[in-house]
Amino acid sequence: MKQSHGKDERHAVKVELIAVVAAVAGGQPVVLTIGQGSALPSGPFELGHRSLQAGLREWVEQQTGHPLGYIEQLYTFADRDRISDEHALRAISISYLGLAREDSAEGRPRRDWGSWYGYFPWEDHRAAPPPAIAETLTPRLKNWAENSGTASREERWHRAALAFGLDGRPWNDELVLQRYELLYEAGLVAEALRGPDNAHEPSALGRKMVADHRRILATGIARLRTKIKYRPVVFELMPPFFTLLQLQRTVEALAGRLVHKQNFRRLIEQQELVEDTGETTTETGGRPAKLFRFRPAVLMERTVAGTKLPIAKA
Amino acid sequence: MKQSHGKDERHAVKVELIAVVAAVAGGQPVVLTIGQGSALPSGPFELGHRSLQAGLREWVEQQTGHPLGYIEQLYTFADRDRISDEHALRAISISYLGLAREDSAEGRPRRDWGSWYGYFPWEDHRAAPPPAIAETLTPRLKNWAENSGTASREERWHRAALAFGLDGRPWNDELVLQRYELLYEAGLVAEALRGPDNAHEPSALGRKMVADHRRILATGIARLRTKIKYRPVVFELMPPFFTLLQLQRTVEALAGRLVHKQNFRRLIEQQELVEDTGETTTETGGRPAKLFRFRPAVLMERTVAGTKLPIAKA
DNA sequence: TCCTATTATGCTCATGTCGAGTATAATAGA
DNA sequence: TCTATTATACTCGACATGAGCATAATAGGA
Repeated sequence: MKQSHGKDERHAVKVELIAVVAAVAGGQPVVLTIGQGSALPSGPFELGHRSLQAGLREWVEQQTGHPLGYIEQLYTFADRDRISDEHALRAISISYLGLAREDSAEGRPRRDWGSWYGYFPWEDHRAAPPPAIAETLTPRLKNWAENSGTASREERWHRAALAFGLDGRPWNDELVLQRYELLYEAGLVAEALRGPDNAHEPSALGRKMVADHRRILATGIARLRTKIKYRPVVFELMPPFFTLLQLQRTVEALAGRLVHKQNFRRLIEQQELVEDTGETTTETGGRPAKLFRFRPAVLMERTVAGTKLPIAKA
Repeated sequence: MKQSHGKDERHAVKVELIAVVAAVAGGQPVVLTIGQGSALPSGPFELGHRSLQAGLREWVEQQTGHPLGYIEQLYTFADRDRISDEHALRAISISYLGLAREDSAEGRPRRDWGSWYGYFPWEDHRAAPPPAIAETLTPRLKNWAENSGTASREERWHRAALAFGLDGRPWNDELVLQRYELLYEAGLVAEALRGPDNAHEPSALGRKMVADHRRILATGIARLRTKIKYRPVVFELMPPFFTLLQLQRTVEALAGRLVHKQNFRRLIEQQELVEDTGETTTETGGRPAKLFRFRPAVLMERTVAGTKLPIAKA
């Protein structure tokens, strides 16, 4: 408490609220956008807002018409490299992750929703490792590593190999942010370049977004991929009734990788996350599938989550 | 993008950086404080700061003399109930969690460090469930539940029982924030009352702190208790060489509960988190203990962390 | 010197969880 | 009736986990 904590304008900062709202529609993971997919919904935090969350909900609804359900705070960024001149206010972005159901994604013009993997083509490993990795990313990353001092050469390649699962290393779906930041650092994504604005060029390096929105999206995807593994959040994306395969497809869309069917069901059932509704549907193809419903009781139970330490007796 | 995104002062907000810096000294978990333990180190984010983290480091070092090592972002709060008048700037607090080693905690006047469990007496279950729970908290929470509409009575007691492990329910060390907020909601902690400032009253309800600092501390403790279970962060708190029991005591201090000794060692060893230094120490009492060192390689390896989904084959 | 308290470490055992895969059941449509 | 397709039930081995028993080294007395 040494220096002036006063309310003078030297400390005034502009605070922006920004939302990553995810859904799964038609088996594809999508994110709510504005400006033809070039930006995430966002707006300034204002005196009229009762809370950060309330302000965010207002902006998203105003800009996209979608009311928000589940949301959680994601991260707070100071604008990356935009060093402001003396008189400008500095900008802070407080980001949130929201989850929406497919039906709410359908009611509206499809243009509002952009596919995750349009922005991050290297992240979808469901069918197979995306060709973009072997054909485009690997050579460019190798090039980036080699065009550096002997000291950092090894280290750069090691980081790249770890992040992208090269040299036989395993693919880790959670490293979405690290991968994007690595590509940024290597000058491979459009946002890292100060060149012409070719926002719509479909490329192996993904669609670009305004300012640091794509980085924020990467943060949101990473968080969601991590979280579905230990909290029952997938259900925020599901309709009230669903088959186990539909649930599995949703998880796979988010994780960007396939899941072992029988073991997936075993996992869901042993954790008692769902309950049988008694009904079935034949709309899925072969043998009719049971329809399940999320067991809301787990929301309470799971608050009391699990530990990992070898706890001593009583 | 409907309304004015302009840089007018209507949107100017005061941003404060605030740190929860944890260490373990003499077997007790402590937090770096200022003002005789009444507040966490903090200060405004200023134009001169190169980044949020850099600003935080400056403030903490200036206010306490401690340079910071490991830090990670914790959460961003808008000030709870302090609804500002029209001309005042609204305040946002961006909080960080920092970890420090014991020696850095010792070099300085001890007054800078406050014991966690002075602020949260109900959180230390190492010796036994703290008497404060049965003697003070349970009756007051029961009272709080019963003095409410019949509709919310059950629900209030259920929440309390779940959070504090009452009615034979298990204790969950990670619910630090929920417990604090429940006590706040029930009007049981000093910060929730607008009465006289009895900051130093030692009580079953814990030492109070300025503004919402105690809530932020609770957030930090909760995060740390969660994180030690899946990332090797404890080592940020350890000296370069240590015995396995010292490591265990540190974990226990943070978790607020005892750990099964043999299984703890098995866990550490099978995960290859440490390596034998070849040396031993007799300073621990009985049979001499091997001295271990953190295996820095895991920092890289563990970036590639674990999944939980039943991944399909290749 | 031998006994005791104290801490360090090694091992076992029953139970669970997880990755992988085999086998069987119900449908629709050709 | 055959085939393609999806749903569901089980089995097996490898490995992780909770709980404890047993043994090894020290220091400090009796």
